[in-house]
Amino acid sequence: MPKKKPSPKRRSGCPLNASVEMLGDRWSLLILRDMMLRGFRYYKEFLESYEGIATNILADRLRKLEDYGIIATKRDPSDGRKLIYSLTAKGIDLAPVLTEMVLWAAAHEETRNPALVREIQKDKEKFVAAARQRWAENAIRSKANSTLP
Amino acid sequence: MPKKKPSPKRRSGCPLNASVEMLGDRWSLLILRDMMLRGFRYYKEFLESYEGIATNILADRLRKLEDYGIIATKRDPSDGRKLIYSLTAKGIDLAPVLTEMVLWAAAHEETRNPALVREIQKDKEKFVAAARQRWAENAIRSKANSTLP
DNA sequence: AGAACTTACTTGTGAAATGCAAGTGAAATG
DNA sequence: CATTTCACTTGCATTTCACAAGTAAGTTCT
Repeated sequence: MPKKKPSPKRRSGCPLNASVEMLGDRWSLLILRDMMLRGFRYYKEFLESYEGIATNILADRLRKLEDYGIIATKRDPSDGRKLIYSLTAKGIDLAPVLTEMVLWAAAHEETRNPALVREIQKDKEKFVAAARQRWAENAIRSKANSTLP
Repeated sequence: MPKKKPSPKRRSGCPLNASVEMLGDRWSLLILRDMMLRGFRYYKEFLESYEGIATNILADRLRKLEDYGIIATKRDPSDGRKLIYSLTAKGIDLAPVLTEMVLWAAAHEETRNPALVREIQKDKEKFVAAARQRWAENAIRSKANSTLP
């Protein structure tokens, strides 16, 4: 079921290298955080997210994430200008990576959002499961909406 | 005990953003992989690692990782030309991040090193514990060596 | 229907990061 | 003491990035 790409021109076959080639930049994981944790779906929401990504970079990253099969795109049925960006199964599977990165930074750096951190620390598995649950529900709703007359 | 930097000029206080600002590039995590999993300690080893990092980039990344407190540097007592790079506690704490990234890529991409992947899949916690164990033993040995007459 | 506005981009330009080749100085080796 | 090894640095071409401005398609207002 999960599509695996032969993926041309990779520097090495190491799985960590594959991850780094897809996600190793200063924006991709933040976009995925916004989708996963904040429920962002529209271009404009990402553009206005706190860290301030440039519009050309955002367009480029969304295109690459879609090429990698991490996110999917479709027209908003209720507003033809908008595109709805959503996580694929491959995308939501990054939840454990994001949570570990949050835990690591929280342990070793001075950061904000202690509520999020404490929730993850309390029960990591539960946090990931909840993220998956929200994603699954959203996928169902989204499917229902797309089949409206 | 863990030093937390006030860290000037960060784009946001989000812990994920902190991680991404330190590790979000195409090389840093590969260097850490080589230290953690392959036991690399010398500049030349990293230079000759499979993915082929350029020497100026390597020097830059090692300097930054040291600035962030993720790795530490000392002279090799048995050869004054060499520097020994080693993981700090903050560095070895990235083991869970690396393992999750390996698992994700292994699940969704075509990669090599199935032995490593299977070992991690078999028991994630155990794999991380073993990495920590190796690190702790190495730290003891290293300390002993540095106090030789 | 037409003007004004939104949305999701693209394009242009300068600055910064990257990749490659060559060079340097300190320390070890023969 | 000449040569080699090691950990870099320097110079330069290429790529990526950030910022500002513009554009086409679709929607809302009147």
